[in-house]
Order: sequence, then structure tokens, then C-alpha cells
Amino acid sequence: MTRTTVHTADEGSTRNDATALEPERQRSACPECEGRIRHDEERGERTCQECGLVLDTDEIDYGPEWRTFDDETEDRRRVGAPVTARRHDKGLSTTIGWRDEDAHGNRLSSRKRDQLRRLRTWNERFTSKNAKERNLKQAFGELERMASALGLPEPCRETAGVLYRRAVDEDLLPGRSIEAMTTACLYAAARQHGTPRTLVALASVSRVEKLPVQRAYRYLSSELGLEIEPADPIHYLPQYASRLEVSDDAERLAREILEAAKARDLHSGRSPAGLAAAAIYGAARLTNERLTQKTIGEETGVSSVTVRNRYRELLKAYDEAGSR
DNA sequence: ACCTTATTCTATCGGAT
DNA sequence: ATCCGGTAGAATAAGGT
Repeated sequence: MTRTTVHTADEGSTRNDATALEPERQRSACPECEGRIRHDEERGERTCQECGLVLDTDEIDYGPEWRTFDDETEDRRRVGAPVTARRHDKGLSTTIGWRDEDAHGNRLSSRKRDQLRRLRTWNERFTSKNAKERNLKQAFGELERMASALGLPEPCRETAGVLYRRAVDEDLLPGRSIEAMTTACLYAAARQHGTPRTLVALASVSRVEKLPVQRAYRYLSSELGLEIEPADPIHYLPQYASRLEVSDDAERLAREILEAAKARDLHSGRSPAGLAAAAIYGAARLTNERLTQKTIGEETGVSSVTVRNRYRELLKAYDEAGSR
């Protein structure tokens, strides 16, 4: 049975034609897509030109310096807040609080209050001065919200932000919703960082349906030329294991099972989430932990039929690998 | 935009624990 | 009574025309 290369936009199926990595490109190539790395001095970031993966951010520490330069005041700060790609203005704009009181919490005079109100108005006009900026502002808010709902880590959020910025720069937005695009960016970023979430999971925290997200992702990935490898089933294990409350032993075993399956090219064309769910099931069974296929299905969103089919294959491959 | 192909899902049922 | 394993047909995803 020969399955051809499949590159799914959804869970991402595994490939048959796993091309061997050329060792000579190791340092200067992106670990995810082998693309060229761009070194952005200005931002202190190294990003992949192909897929937008952020390798390191803040090579330069923009945080406060922990020593003082002013002997009088002991003030350790030199300049303002840290910069981050996730604020539409990189966190550099002025913010004015909404309270009509001074730093000590005292009421302000009416004159001062009026002055402050005018300042706020103008500040708002300057900080969100055009559609693009407002767009980014909203989008980053959404990214942040969804990422924390899914428990996605920091670097992943940064990557999503970078991807979104690129999408805007390349004019991919007109004609589709900001929501769909941000969700797609986060989906892509999560996969690039080895903390994949299924499209269904993304859609459940997004304000839009799965379909538009999927379209946006397809578009994004083809227009930006993101070459995202299908997700590795192993990456789903920690999530599923904790949700299903299996022992560490079982999780470790599941990992071994997946390794063995990978070595025998069982991943090709199959849904990584399905394989992961099945591996957990198989492992739980081997360690005599009571877990029904139904429970697995409910927690992972993989049907019991798929769990059955995969786990038989997985255990077979695992046995054969073990008996040699 | 439609068609093709492989995979997964829903629904269902007999048999086992 | 519930779980397991198998099957049929619908639905879905991705690539190509």
C-alpha cells in the first residue's frame, strides 16, 4: 500500500517521503522548515524567512537594567517599558489611565480633568491613527485571548503575532475576517512550536467557525509559503495524557509505541491526533489502566472507530519492534 | 469551482466480559 | 449492562484540473 505525500491543513497527515535532513544546513536553517533564517537586528529577533517561526526574541534585553546609573535616586530604569511584537505599537506608545486622579490617588481639579480628557482623545487618535493599526490592535488582543484559553506558551504567541503581521503586510486580509486569520495564525504557530492543537480545538475558542479558519489557514500557508510539517503525534500525548489522567508509565509507553510506529512508517496519511489517542489507549491497556474507547473519544475528539483501527496497528508494530 | 482519492466519523450490531 | 471489534455509508480533507 503506497500512500502518496499528504499535507493536510487540518491535523496534518504524516509524510511517506521523509526526506533526510542534510547535515550541512544545520545551523543556518530553520528547524521546522529548513528555510533561511533572517536576522533582524532592529528587533533583536531571528526569524525564519519561509515560515515565520521565531527562533529567539529579545536577544537584546529590553527590560529594566538591574543596576542604577543615578546615584541620587536609586532609580534602576533607564527608559520605558519593554517592547514586544504582540502590542500593535510594540508597547511603545503612551498610555493614559482612565482615572481622574493623580499618582497618589487624589482627585484632580476640574480644569485638570478637562485637560486630561482632551489628552486622552488626542492620544487615542494618534495611537490608533489608521485602520491598519486598529486592525493589529484587535488581532493581537484576540491572539492573546485564544492562546491563553488553549494554554499555549509565550514563543508560540510571538510567532502567531509575527505571522499575522506578515499576513497584513502581504495584504492577505481584505475579504476575510480578522478573527479567522488570527485563529489560523495561532494554529500555524502552535504547530510550528511542537505544541499543536487540533483545528477543532482552535475553532472552539475562536469567534468563528472551523471552515473559515481552515480557509484562512490554507490561504495563509500558500501565500506565505509556510511549509509546515504534519504535526508529530507525540506532541499530542502530554495534553491527552493529562486530560485522561493516565499514569506517567502509560504516557511513556505511549511514546515508545509511537516511536516504533514512526520507524515503520505507520504515520503516513493518518491523523496525528488519532494516532496519539490510540497510543494512549494501547498503553493504558498494557498497563492495565481502565480506559474505554468511548472516554478517549470524548476527551480527545477522536472517534472510537479510529482509536480501534489505529491501536491495533500500533500494537502490532510495537510487538514486532520489541521482538527483535 | 469541481472531481478524485484516502481517511475519519456516525450509526449500528453481534459477541464477550 | 457495558465494553469491544467490525462494517457500511456519509462526510471530510487535500490535490489536481
